[in-house]
Amino acid sequence: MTRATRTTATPETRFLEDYDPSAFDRPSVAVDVVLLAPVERGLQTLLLQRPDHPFKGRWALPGVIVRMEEPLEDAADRALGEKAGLDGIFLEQLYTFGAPRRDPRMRILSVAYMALVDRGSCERRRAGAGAIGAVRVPWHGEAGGPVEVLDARGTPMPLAFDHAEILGMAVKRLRGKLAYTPVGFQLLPGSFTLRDLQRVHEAVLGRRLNKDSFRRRMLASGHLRPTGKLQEDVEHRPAALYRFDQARPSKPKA
Amino acid sequence: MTRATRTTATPETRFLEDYDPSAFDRPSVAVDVVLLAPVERGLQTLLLQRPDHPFKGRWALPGVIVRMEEPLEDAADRALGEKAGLDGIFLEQLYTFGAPRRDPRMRILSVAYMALVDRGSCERRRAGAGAIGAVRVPWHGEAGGPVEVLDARGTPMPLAFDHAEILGMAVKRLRGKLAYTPVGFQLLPGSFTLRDLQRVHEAVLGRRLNKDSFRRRMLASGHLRPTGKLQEDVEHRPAALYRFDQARPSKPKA
DNA sequence: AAAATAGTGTCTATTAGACATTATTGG
DNA sequence: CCAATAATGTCTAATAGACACTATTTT
Repeated sequence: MTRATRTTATPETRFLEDYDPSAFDRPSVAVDVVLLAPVERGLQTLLLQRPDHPFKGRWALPGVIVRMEEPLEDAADRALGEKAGLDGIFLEQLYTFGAPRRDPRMRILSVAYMALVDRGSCERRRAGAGAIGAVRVPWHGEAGGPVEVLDARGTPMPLAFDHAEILGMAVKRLRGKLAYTPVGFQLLPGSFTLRDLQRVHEAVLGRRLNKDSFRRRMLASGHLRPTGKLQEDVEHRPAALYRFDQARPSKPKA
Repeated sequence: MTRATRTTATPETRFLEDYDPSAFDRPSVAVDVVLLAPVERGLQTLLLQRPDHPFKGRWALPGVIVRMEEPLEDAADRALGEKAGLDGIFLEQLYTFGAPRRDPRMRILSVAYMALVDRGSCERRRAGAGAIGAVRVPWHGEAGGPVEVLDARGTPMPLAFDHAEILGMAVKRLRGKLAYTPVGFQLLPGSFTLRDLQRVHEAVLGRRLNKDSFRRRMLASGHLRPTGKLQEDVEHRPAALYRFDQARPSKPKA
């Protein structure tokens, strides 16, 4: 199917209810990616400084324009590959931001994706690709709203477009999913201790969790498979290492 | 800002990282709306029969092409207004469907919205506007996947495009949100009994709920304000009527 | 009084939080 | 042995499900 006839009248006659998109102006469609990784007591994200107008000098999420034959998730993959040298990362569609004036130049829809990686992978990204900032969440629980990002010195990194909203939506969604899906494991390397897992949950939720109850809950979830190995090079009793087990072979409810 | 220069070279020079959408072909952007209302022991939805190719004769969600200056949610509102004569309805963005070949004619992204109404409002829509079908969910819990729709005689209504997936996503999302947000009240008229509310929850979740525990949970939620009135014209003891109370003046956690 | 549903009280099982105790490693 | 953290056991509070019972309306 060629699309060369766009500037001429369409050959078919259609009913009113039918789509005839060639008769309309169209917004552009971009995909922007919120890359999140745990750090200390919170989350960090990848931002690129805009070299040009609009929002010159401000920080923006890595994004690309969606190609005509490209699935949305492939575009998100490509954004991470081109802008950060990261591949094969867990992605989930977040929300579509479509306010007519969100870009002052022209209308561009942004289909936002959330990408989750462990801290090591995030910091081993391609050299020179953007900058990592620490996410500061000015609200509690799942209230939602824009967030701030601070650089390594604690200086705010002003964000471009509505990207503070998009980032806020990612944090809100991640907090919500943490309780009832195994999404937290995407923020950890292949093997980890229960303490690591708890630190990740605390980083996402922005609050301390009860250790005992957390351990029980995680072990009962059926998502933890013991590797049989222990931590090494720690100056105290080493903890058991676990792997994420998607299979969920938990109790057959009998 | 005119877009008449699309077929000629763009006048500005930009950095590689910068968007230059006028240099790309663009997908069209539609908004499709999943209207849901409770019915008997399940959910019903509004569908329009396609009068023309592609998917001629199949049933489709009400949708419109997004106008150049129109916010996405306004487009969803417009779809409901134009196709069903319904106005001012609760809307929530669901997901964006963007597979390149989801429409065989050309690439059209669909930003899907979920619209929730009470049964009466749904059935009082503008006469002749589409048809109401009963949603049959072939999976349990929040497993997700496509759903089927049956007409009044129980005959399947074959769906167009990926609309069975979109509908399935709406049911899945609604089930998920029911537990921890007050979204269920959108499926009820202004005043209702606890039994009505329980029937709605059971219709959405597709399973029976414990009466006592449900009552306790709802009353403790802080979202129910007694009207002081009772049911009328019922052939048994009338139940107390409540209204939805967004304010949530619940316990100050002391 | 009978039928039907509304609404309350109480017991039990499950789960989360709190706290104490024991275990295992390095220095 | 000491310091540090891992891992386990037990008690308690909160909550959901189950069940029995009482209350209020129409016929």
